[in-house]
Amino acid sequence: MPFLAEKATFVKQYFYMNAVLLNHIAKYITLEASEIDLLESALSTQKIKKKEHVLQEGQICNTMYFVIKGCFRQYIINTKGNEQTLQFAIESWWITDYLSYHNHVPSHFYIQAIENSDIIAIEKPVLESLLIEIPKLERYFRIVSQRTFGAAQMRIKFLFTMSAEERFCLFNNLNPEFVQRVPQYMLASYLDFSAEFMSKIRAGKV
Amino acid sequence: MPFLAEKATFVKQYFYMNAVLLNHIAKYITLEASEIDLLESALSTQKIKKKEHVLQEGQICNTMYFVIKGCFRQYIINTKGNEQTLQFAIESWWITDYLSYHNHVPSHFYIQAIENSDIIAIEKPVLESLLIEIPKLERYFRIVSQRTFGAAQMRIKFLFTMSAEERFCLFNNLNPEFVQRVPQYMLASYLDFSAEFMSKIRAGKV
DNA sequence: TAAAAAACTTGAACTACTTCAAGAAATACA
DNA sequence: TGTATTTCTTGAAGTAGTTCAAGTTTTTTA
Repeated sequence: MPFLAEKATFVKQYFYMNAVLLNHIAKYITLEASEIDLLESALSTQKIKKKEHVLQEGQICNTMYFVIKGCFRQYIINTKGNEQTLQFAIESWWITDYLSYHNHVPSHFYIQAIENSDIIAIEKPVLESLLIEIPKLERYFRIVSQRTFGAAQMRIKFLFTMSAEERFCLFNNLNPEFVQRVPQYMLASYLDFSAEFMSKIRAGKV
Repeated sequence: MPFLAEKATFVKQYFYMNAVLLNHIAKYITLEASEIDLLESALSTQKIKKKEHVLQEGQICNTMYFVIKGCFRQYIINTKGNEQTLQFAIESWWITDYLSYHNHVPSHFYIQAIENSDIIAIEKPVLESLLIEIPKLERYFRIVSQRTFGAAQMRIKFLFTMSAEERFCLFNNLNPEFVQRVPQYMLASYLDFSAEFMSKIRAGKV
């Protein structure tokens, strides 16, 4: 009885988890049932605990991560020894170091869970096989990556043209729930100002 | 005789131009002869004069541009009325506003030739047909776009962690010939500091 | 539920850059 | 080749942010 209950939970969760990715893929391409089977057989989910790293500076990044539940960040440690967050990834986002991934060079970045999270981690050889067996997936990753790059272009525009306070207000308007979800100091560094200044902005002391 | 000479030049140049793109594609995928024919029949090159725009703020960007010869920049006009360059594109680079392209929304950017240039401009419907007829091209654009995004991640790292002078020195070491090629004030804004400060850095007056 | 750890706040002193204004040099064009 | 335009330079004054250090609050963990 406990065993059966556990098994039922496991099966249900297994389908639920992959469904997040399958739904995301379905926004861009249509897969055959056989292709879905193939994909599911290659996917496995992992639980990553808060503060655990999936990539550290100096490692070669050989994996793409898809967030099913939770939140990750990509960050660096600057010359003064402070962490600076360059990117967040929440549910249905991919995160990796594309430069390290494609060029087999050591990464400049850390990728860390900032909540207890569920991810699908796809190793490069597995993904390459999948892309050969299901060529349509090339299209999915092409579109996702072009959109992500488009978002990065806008980010650079905001960083270049707005003051610290304006960047915070814009971000807060666009993602009010997310602002509650991550520590202020991580968001401050993502918006490219200090944690102390964030505190002053929020207190209206600027 | 003049006519023949002109025609010969035209034909030679036509092949030369497309060859730049075909060579770039060949770095990532292998096309059949028939696919190359198909591609060539869909491609046309354009000459764009220095200072001419291929995209203006407010327009919906419906085209991807591949630089065969010359140089382009993507820029915005900030609240003070100054131009700020967000991106350059030289030979064998693609440039477009991916967000406007994918979401059919008005662009925030200008894209302008900063030298007399030759480009291949592919309209969205043409590209979509090509991607259906030559699915391998999805892979090409997927890889190019992921690499470009990887480069953008590094750019954000440099912007976040280095001083103005350090950013200039790094850029100058990595791209010495390019620094000669563009006006200093455009490079200054690309590196996120003022034209005046660039002048002081170069004079060693910092 | 207490203790430890993580995250946030505050003000004062500082600094890396910007802005402005005007002139000089280089480049493009007729 | 000379004139107009674009680009670069310089110094002085200003400011949007940082840094530091110490205290407070919140969250986590045992």
